[in-house]
Order: sequence, then C-alpha cells, then structure tokens
Amino acid sequence: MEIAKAYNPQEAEKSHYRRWEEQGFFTPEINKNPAAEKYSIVIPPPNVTGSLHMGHALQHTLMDVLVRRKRMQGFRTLWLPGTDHAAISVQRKVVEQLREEEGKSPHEIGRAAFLERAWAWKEKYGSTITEQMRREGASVDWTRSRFTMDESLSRAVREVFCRLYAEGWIYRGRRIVNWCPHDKTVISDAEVKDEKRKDGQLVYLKYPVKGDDRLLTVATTRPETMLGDTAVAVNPADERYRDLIGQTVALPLTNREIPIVADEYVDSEFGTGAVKVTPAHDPNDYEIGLRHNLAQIVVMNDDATMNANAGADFDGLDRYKARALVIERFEELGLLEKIEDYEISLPTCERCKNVIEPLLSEQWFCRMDEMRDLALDLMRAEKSPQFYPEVPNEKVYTAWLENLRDWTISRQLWWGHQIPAWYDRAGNVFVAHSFEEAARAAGTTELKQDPDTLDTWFSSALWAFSTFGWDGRTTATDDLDAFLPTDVLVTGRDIIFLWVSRMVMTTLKFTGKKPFDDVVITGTVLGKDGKPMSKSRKNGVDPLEMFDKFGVDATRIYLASIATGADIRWNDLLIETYRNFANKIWNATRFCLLNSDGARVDPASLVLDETASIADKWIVSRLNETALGVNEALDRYEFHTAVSLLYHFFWDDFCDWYIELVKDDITFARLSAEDDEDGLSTWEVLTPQTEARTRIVTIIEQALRMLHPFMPYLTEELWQKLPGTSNDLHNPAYSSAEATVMLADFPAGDRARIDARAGAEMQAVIDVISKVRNIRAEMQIKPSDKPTIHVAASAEWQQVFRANEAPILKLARADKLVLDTALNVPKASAKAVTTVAEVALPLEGLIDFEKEIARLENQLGKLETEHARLDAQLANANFVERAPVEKVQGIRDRVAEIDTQVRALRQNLEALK
RNA sequence: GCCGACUUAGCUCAGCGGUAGAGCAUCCGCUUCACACGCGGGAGGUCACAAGUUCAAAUCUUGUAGUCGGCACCA
Repeated sequence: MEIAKAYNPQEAEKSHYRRWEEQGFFTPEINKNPAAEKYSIVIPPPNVTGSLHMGHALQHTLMDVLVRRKRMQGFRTLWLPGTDHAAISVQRKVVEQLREEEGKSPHEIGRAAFLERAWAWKEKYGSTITEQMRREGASVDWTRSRFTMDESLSRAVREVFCRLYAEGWIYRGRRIVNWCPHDKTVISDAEVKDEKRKDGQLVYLKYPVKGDDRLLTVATTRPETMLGDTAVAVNPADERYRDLIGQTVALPLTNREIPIVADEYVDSEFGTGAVKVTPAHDPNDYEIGLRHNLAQIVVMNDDATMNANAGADFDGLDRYKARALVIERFEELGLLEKIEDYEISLPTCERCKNVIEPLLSEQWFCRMDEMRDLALDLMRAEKSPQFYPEVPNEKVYTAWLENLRDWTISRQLWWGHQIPAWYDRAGNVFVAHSFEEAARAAGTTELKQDPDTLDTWFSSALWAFSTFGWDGRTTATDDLDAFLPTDVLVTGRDIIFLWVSRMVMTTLKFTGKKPFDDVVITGTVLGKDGKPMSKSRKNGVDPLEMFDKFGVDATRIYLASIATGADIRWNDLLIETYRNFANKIWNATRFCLLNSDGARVDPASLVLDETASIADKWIVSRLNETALGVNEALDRYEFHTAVSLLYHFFWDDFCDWYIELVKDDITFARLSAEDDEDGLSTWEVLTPQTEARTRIVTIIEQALRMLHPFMPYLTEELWQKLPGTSNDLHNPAYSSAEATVMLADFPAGDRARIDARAGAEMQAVIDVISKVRNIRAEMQIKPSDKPTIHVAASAEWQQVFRANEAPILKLARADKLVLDTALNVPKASAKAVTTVAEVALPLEGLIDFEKEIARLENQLGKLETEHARLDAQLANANFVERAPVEKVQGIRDRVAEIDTQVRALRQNLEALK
C-alpha cells in the first residue's frame, strides 16, 4: 500500500465532507433504529454577514464532538444549523453598497427597493460562514438549515408578537431609550457597553435665580443638554437650597424660565447638590420630570446633531461642537464656574462603538417581569438549565434575570421583521398577524403599518422551537416532538443575556418546554497579547489560516483541549503539538499498514485469554480504561480531559510502548516468510504473528473511532485505508449505511477488561527498561554497545521479566538478561533500583566512577527526601489515628519500598568508594 | 459601589484535600529500517502573599496584592 510519509491535511480534507453530506450521514434520518434515543443541538445562529472567527471555531468544534460521539453511539442525532438576519449589520452593508454603487440613500429608493437589495445581498454573501462551516467538518444537518427571516420563522415572530401584545406583555410607550446616532436606531440595554474614560469633564454651570442676584450652580458631563433643561432639582432636606424651592431660574442661552424643584433623588453630597433636569435626554431626569410634571424638550436629531429646539445658534451643530459652544457662551457670560477632570463611563454601542445618546422616543417594549419569573422559577425548581461550568455562569444568569428591565424591541431599520402593528388615521393601533386581520379589526383599509422592525434577538429568542416548525398556526411537528428540548446549548459568555435567557423564557412561554437541558459556556480565545481578539487591536487569529497552516483536525483538537469555560491565549506552538499528534497518528497507522501484510480489523482479536502476553493484556486494558475515561469526560463536557486521555493513550502507551514491544512479532514475520522458501514450516510461525498484526490494526481502528469526533478528516482518511473496516463495525442503528468511521460504534470501554495485574507487570518491565536507558544515557554508552542486564528480584517477578526478555533486550538495547534473587556483578557496574527490582549494568572499562557515584547520590537524595517527609507523617500520632487506614498503610508500604531501595543504593555506593 | 474569576516550571496551561503534571522552550545523546511534525535521557516549581480549618492544603475558609470580567451608579 502506498501511503505518504507525512500527514497532508489538505488531501484528507478534500473529499470526505461532501461524501458524508451527500450520503445523508448528518441527518437524523440516517438512523434506522425506531427505538433510538434522540440527541439534538441547535447552533447559535451566526450573523449572516459574518465570517468564521475563533469563537465560532471553538464552539462548533465542541458541538461537533458532542454530536459525532452521540451519533456513533447510535442516537438519532440532529445538529441544526442556520444564520440570523443581523438587522443592523446587513442594513449597514446595504446602505454602504447603495451609496457606493448608486450614490443613493435608502429613502431615495424606498423601503421595497431597499429590501430587494438586502435580500440580494444576503443571497450573494450570506453563505460565507456556512461554507466555512463545511470546511470545519461540522456535521450539521443542512437539510434543516434555517434563517431567522424564513417565512415560517417570520410567522412565528408575528404570532409571538401578537400573543404577547394581547396579554399585555408587549406595549408601546414613550420612554428614554438608548439611541445609537450612527446606526440611527434604538438598541436594548443589553447591547450597550459602558466604556470607562479618564478624559471626561465635569462642567459647573451657573444659573441665575430669577428675582434674586444668587447664582445656582449645577454640574454636568453633557453641557449641551442644558439647552433642553426644564428644571433644576435639589434635595428637599438640603438647607442650602431650601428657600429656593418653588422659585425659578433664567436658563442661560434660552429664553426659558425653569422651576427649582425638590426631589429625593438628588444626592446633596454629590457635585453642588443641585441638578439640572433634562427629561428628554436622561433617564433619571425623565423620572424626575414625570414626578414634577415637567416639560420634555427634545433638543437633538437622530444623528446627534442639535435641532431647532436648541435655538438658532445651535441648530444643526454636532453634539460635541454644541458642547464646546455652550461652554464658550457660559464663559462669555461669566456663568462658567469651573471644569474638573472627571472619570466617566460612557455608554457605547456594543456593535459600532459610538457613544449612545439617551433619548426620549416612542418605542415598543416587552415587559420582562413575568417572563423573567418563568426562567427564574425553572432555575429554582429544577436547577435548569444546568450550566457548564456552573460557576460563575449560573450566578451571572440569575443575577441578570433578577435585575431585568423592560426590553426595547423596536428598531428603526428596514431589514428585519416589520412590526405587525397598523395605525388608522386617528392613530389607533391594531396589532394583527396580517394587514387583512388588522383591517377587519379597524373596520378600514386606510391603515399604515408601523415602519419599525423588531430586534434581531427577538427572533433569535424563538430559535429553539421556531426552527423545528413552530409558527403559531402549526404548534406540533414531528421535529418539535422529536427534538425539543434540545440536549445542550454551546455558546459564549457574551450572549447569556442577549440570547440564552431569552430563549429560555420564550420557549417555556410558547411551548411549555425547556429549550435545552444543559448550557456549555465556552471561554474566550484571547490574542497573543492576552486581550480579546478584535479588529481594532489587530490581534485576531483567523481560524481559516490555522486550517491552512496546521490542518482542520489539529485546530479542532487543540480547541477541544482548552479547559471548558477557560479563557486561553492563542499560541501557535500549542496547535503545533496537535499537528504533530496528527502526524503521529498518521505514521503509527502507516507503520501498521506497511507491516500488517493485509491483516484485517477484527474486534475478536482484543478478546484475550490467560495465555496472552503482558503487553497485549496491558494495551487492551489501557484501551478500555481510555474509552471509559473519554466517555465519562465527555458526559461531563470535559473535552480537555478526553483529549488528554486520548493523546497519552495513543502516543505514550500505544506508540512509545506497545508498538515497540510487538514490533518484532510483526516485522519478524516478513523475514520468516522469506525464510519459508527454504522449506521451513510456515503455518506455525505465521499464526501468532497474524494475530499480532490483526490485534495492532484493530487497536488502531478503535483509537481512530475515539479520535473521530475530534479529528474527523484524519480518522476517516485512515479508517478507509485500514483493511477490514466496513459497515460491520457500525453501530447497529446504521447497519445499512455505506462504510464510514462516522457511523462506527463509539468504544464504550468495559470495566471488566481493565487488568490491574497486567498494568503492574507492564510497569515493572517499563521501569527496568527505563532504568537501563537512564544508565546508558548518563554513562554515555554508545547505542551500538549491547551490555548484559542483571536484574535482581523475587522469583515471582523474575518470571515476569523472563516472559518479557525479548522486549527488554530490544528496548534497552542489550544482549543478555541475567535474573537472580540478588545482584552478583563486578564492581565496575552501574546500578539502579525500581520498586520491585535492582538493575545493574556491568560496564568494565566504560564506567566513570565519579559520575556513577553522583548519579546514585542523586537518586538516593530524592528517596531520602521522600522518606523524611513520610517519616514525619507517620510520627504524627494524629495522622496514624485519624487518617483512613488505607492511607496510612499506603504510606507504610511506600516507606518499606524506599527502605529497600535506599539500602540497595547505599550498598552500591559503598562498593564504589 | 456590588458580585465573580484568575494568579502553579522560562512560555501557554491542566490538576482543585492525601507522593507537584503536560505541551513547547532549554540541556545531553541519537540520520535505530512508522514518524526529526521523530526517538531516548536529564535539568527546571517554598503551586501570588498572609492567617486559619484539618491528621493532611496548590486544592477548603478569611484577609492582602495584582490581573481580568459582569452588574449597578455615573449631575
């Protein structure tokens, strides 16, 4: 068989995905077992304008590992993909394109034409990320792919809106909202991020009290808003201002006279104790305004320039220019008291980073009190969803729910779900599923639909059930029945609020079911500088580049090796580890293929009897241990533990020891086959060798299955090359499918096949070999020199060593193994001790006595340090009395071991001196 | 201001009550017929600091310092 010397990821990544997809392996329908349990995940729908970033790569890897294993275990498995319509992002792209290509604004071409272009944009560019997911190897069911603006999902949105409105959970109101002047839309609290800024200023302005020569000083960080002031508030208990309450001030730069009101909200300790009140531009002032019946004067336009209400001098000025001008004018008037440096946290738009302007405007809101209780009650009653890691995510989730305020759901955008509300001439509102329905309710067709659309998250909140066909009219589908609740949601910390919590609430509300049982919150992949990856920092690492450089599989298993929920700094060196691992797997398999002479995979070869070699018993034991461990780890979402178990099983146990131990059994077979031409009996020689070959190929096959969820391409490529791999190895649920490792039965591991005795014996053999290697290296014995190994041990252990004579000689590069109950070697020997044996290498003429003494003293030192520590423990009466008996006994046993070894080492040292 | 996480070998990170681990880097030796993306052998850590609980603490508690988050406030 021809097989390349090194693994070439590109080669393996070429063809398998298409075949998997075309064969329908990703769909739940591939499972023919009517009794199969289901396993389902819905993907956090990526932004349709997006392209794959490291966070996606991480989350997708984990989801794929989960579904691939479950699929192999015979579950009816569905991982549902899709994208969200990303209202603001798409709108921005289309606006830009329109300006560049046609030099027009959206309003010039009108809503319908704009939407046409938006759909065209989506068709053309919207599949970037889904194509990239194919590259990742994500085993999602593309036949069920959904988009939040699909007809059915849009019906679901309208239905939910209408129902919530009917129940009074959605209302329309004039409130202070977060206005993004760049995107010219309102955004929700959850989309605002506070940015701490040290360069802020606190400006002290003096307002003249009417009919008095007193000046009332107020402090503000946004002086331009004074143009919209309608009062000054002081605390009623504040002695300084008590007499001013009820009087008025002449608001500078305007012709207005505004009242001085008393309000408990004002903190006398802060600033001057007098607060300018701008009800249309500040949430707290808005509240004060309501309490005192104050006018609400909006002085800004939707792009954060001042409007006519701000006065002729300011009309049209940008907010920051207006700010400077206000300060200048106050200075001219002698009414500027001072400006202090002030650290401020500015609300910014999470998406575009512009400073949010709190603005009074008419919007649609979703009441969150009862919604929130649905989620909180579920958590209290069932501790659901179960977060992984639980700390700190569960706490963050519940704390947020407890402090939740109403959700602003309308957006001043065209791309998205237009709000199903119509107004008649009188301004009466009719919320309905359709224009016709609204017209019936209104008794007229002269209706205008609300121009706003809904927050993208409003539709994402329905994702867990709208994707399965729920649209309000249809509330029971096969998929809903089969796949909801989903088993687990894998996502990032940043959308626990925006998405996870809202999905819990809406799914409970509309289906009565939970959206998912478990929530795995991944950490953040940080740049090399330890900061979150971002375009502005230019510290991003493109997963596609990593795929090119190291291969998809290496990238995937590296991402899976990160502890669940932990942040990690990106480091190419680490991914290299797994690229090397991929190459190791490739080469180990290559070795077996080159030497196995067509031996076929046969699971029966791993069923051993008493006469089997220690190496075979041991590796089968380790295989079962590993499979059990991997399954347990993945059941707990400890992907990194599973990776570590597989890595060490494959590299350390299988490659470094097992292959080396059985190498001669396998390769010798070829030599003897040549010898056979001399007329020697072939049958007797070949039988055991064939078994060894079958066994090693079968172990690799088992390992490939376990590795497949992490490294789908490499494992499929190799699995296809292994002789004897067929759909016989599939989980019974897939008995009729084409052969693929994807549908092979995932090794479960069998506790009964863990052989502790084989483990101990193997360890003893490994210890002897290691000690000899150590002596060789330290004494700088040439690889070509083959000394005699003397081993002193009990009769029982001697048997073990005798049984493993060939591997010991081979791996320790020695000629002869002498076993005895005591060492009987010349003075010029190098010695070492293991837990069950003494090892010596006669080194006539080679030994450097000084070096040997130093080496022995080094070993002795280590043992004595340990001895001293254990002695101290045993000398502690409390320890002996109170620690578990087996602990104490363990330490006593260890001390006895050390004693033996120390004695031997001392004798050796004596002999040398 | 409130809540939380993190601080372990040069680097990046596991471990989270009973003998300190991995990968990379480093040092020594290997063109050993699967793999130099390799093989063999070393060196390297008072587990941030302090106090406490415990027979026993990197691991639990409290405090301190530093780093980073989340929430609230922000005139």
